[in-house]
This record gives sequence, C-alpha cells and structure tokens, in this order.
Amino acid sequence: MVNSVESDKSKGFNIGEVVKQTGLSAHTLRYYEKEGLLPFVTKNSSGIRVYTTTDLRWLSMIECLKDSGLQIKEIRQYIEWFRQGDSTLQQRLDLFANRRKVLEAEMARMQVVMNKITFKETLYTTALKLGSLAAADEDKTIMRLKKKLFDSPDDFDKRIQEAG
Amino acid sequence: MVNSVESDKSKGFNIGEVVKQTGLSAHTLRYYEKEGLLPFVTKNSSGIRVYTTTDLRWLSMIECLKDSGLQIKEIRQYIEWFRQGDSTLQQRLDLFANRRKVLEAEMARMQVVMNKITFKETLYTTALKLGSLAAADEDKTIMRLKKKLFDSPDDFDKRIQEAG
DNA sequence: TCTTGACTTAGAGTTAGCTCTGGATAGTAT
DNA sequence: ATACTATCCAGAGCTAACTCTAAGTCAAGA
Repeated sequence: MVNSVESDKSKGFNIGEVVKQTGLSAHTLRYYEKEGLLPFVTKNSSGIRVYTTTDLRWLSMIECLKDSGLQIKEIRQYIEWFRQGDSTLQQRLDLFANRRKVLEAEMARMQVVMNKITFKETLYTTALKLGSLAAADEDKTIMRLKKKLFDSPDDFDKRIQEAG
Repeated sequence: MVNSVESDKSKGFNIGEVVKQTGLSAHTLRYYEKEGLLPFVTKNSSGIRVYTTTDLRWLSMIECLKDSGLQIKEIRQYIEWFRQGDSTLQQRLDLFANRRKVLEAEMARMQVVMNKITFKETLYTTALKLGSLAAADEDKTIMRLKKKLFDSPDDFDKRIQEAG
C-alpha cells in the first residue's frame, strides 16, 4: 500500500484521497488551507496533511458558499465567525439572508437570459428550415413569439430584438 | 453643448453617451472593440467613435451572451459567424442550443444551492431565537426541515449537513 | 539499495476581463 | 485666446482563483 493513511480510515484521509472524493486538485486544497478556509486540517508526525470527515463537510460547505457567489475571503470571514461561536450568530444570519436575496435576483436574471436564448434557438431552427435568417425573421410564428416575449414595457428587451 | 454628436441623434452617439446608456465604461467599450465584439463601430473624420443604434443592440446581445456564460472570444466567434451570413446558421443554432442546456444545468445547480442557503437562514434564525447554534440543531422543527431537505439518496447533500 | 510516486514548501506564472496611466489631440464655452 | 472637457492610443497594472515549478523529503515495493 502506498497510502497507509488512506487504508486506515479512523486516522482520516490524505490529500490524494480528498482529491478523489472532492474533485479538487491538491494544489487547490493547499491553496484553500493557506487562505484560511480549512483551519481544522492537522498534520501527522511526517508533516503530511490528515483530513477528517469534518474537513470534508467543510469542503462541501465551502463549495456551496462559493456557488452562492461568495469570494474566498468572504468564506474565510464566515469560518472565522463560526469559530468565534454564538456571539456571531447575527453576522452569519445576515450573510445567509443576503446570499438568498442575491441568489434570487441572479436566478431571475438567468430566467430572462434563458428566454432570450430560447427565442434565438427557435429563430435559428426556423432559419435553418427556411434557408435564411431574413426569411425566419419574416416568419409569422417567429414574429408572434417575438412579440409575446419582448414587446413588454422593458426597454432593454425591446433593444435586443434585432441584433444577431 | 459639449457633445454635438449627442445632440444630433441621426449621426449616432459618442462614447460618453453609450457609457450613460449601457453602464459600461469607455475603457470597456474600447476593450470590446479591440476584442472584435463591435466590428460595426465607425469613426468620424477626427477619429472619434460614432455608435449607431445597431451598435447599441449588439451591446445588448453581447450582455445577454455574457450572462449566458460565454467568454469574450466565444462571443467574437458568434459575431464572426453572423457576419459570414446564412452559411453559419447551423453553428449559431448549435451555440444557442448548447447555451440553453448549460443554463438549464446552471439553474438547477443554483436551486440546490438556494435550498441549502435557505436552510441555513432558517437554522440561524432559530439559533438567534434560542441563543445558540447547538440549541437550534436540537430543535424539532429544524431537525424535521433538515431531514426533509437533505435526507435524500444524494451523498453530497448528506455530507453538508453538519458543517457550519 | 534503488526507484517510484506522493508529499512538502515558497513563490512565480496564468487567465479572463477589465481598469487605469500618460500624454496627445479635438471640440466647445466664454 | 484660454480654459475645460472629451476623446484618442498604446500599453501597463490589477484582481480572483487558481495552477504550476523547483527543489527537496519520505515511505514502500522489487
């Protein structure tokens, strides 16, 4: 066995194991640690990192916070708050409440983009069928769809109609 | 009047006008042009850029494509296809179809993140009410919510439960 | 013993997308 | 004419989040 740490799960995982489980690179794991994102990781007598299941849970949490749009330094701030205990409950609640608002706005934005992209997909499908983009632009079904999607009081939506 | 170009709309807009209308900086607009994203922008006899309404529509399109996750160079590729005319209809359709798939996946991912963040928000609201995170973790309502949200066959979701 | 391969460190390099600097020129207002 | 603002260009600098390099340590298998 090359990885003795790996074979005895009670002692935790070495970095190679964590790479396999998380999909993150060893470089990235060390980078996260340097940036203060994994303050619980310990090292054995040879100086080798030993990751526990708690560290793996933190990595999942970090992934979630990252996906929510948080930067590394903001995640570090959250972890520092966590380590300070119940005196920082309010700060952490504020952070999650803010994340939820940001995510909601982001998802609404993405829905708008999705509508536009879907319209373009339909437009180009018709263009291929008819042989030209100009013909598709004159197509009754396309014109009706365009009207339905973009003839709203939203100036931005109106501006996008003709390009591309 | 400082901006004579601005006051005569038939001649188009100068860069300052476009900055106001789009929220992009003049630097960014020149950068986009340098990167081949605005091949229709012309210059007057003094070398000053003159933007038309078509250019503004392209900027809206570029914003949409950027929001859909496309990189600058991929947007340039799209614009090159557009300029090549109907011979590239298939490529452009493929691009939009791919964008839709990517966006759908991204939105599904974001919904998962949203569930986790919303759970944390509820958890920390309860923690503040009860005075400690440990107490909130023992709370019946929280435990039921946690079970409902994360006791799925999804290993990832299970792993996240305890951290933070 | 030697090789293999995973690990260690500090620190340099990369990529995308801007963002800014400096110095010159152009156009308008008084 | 003077002052002021907007614009031009080339090119350097910045930030985030990695990503890699170099030089060396360590443990296990043949």
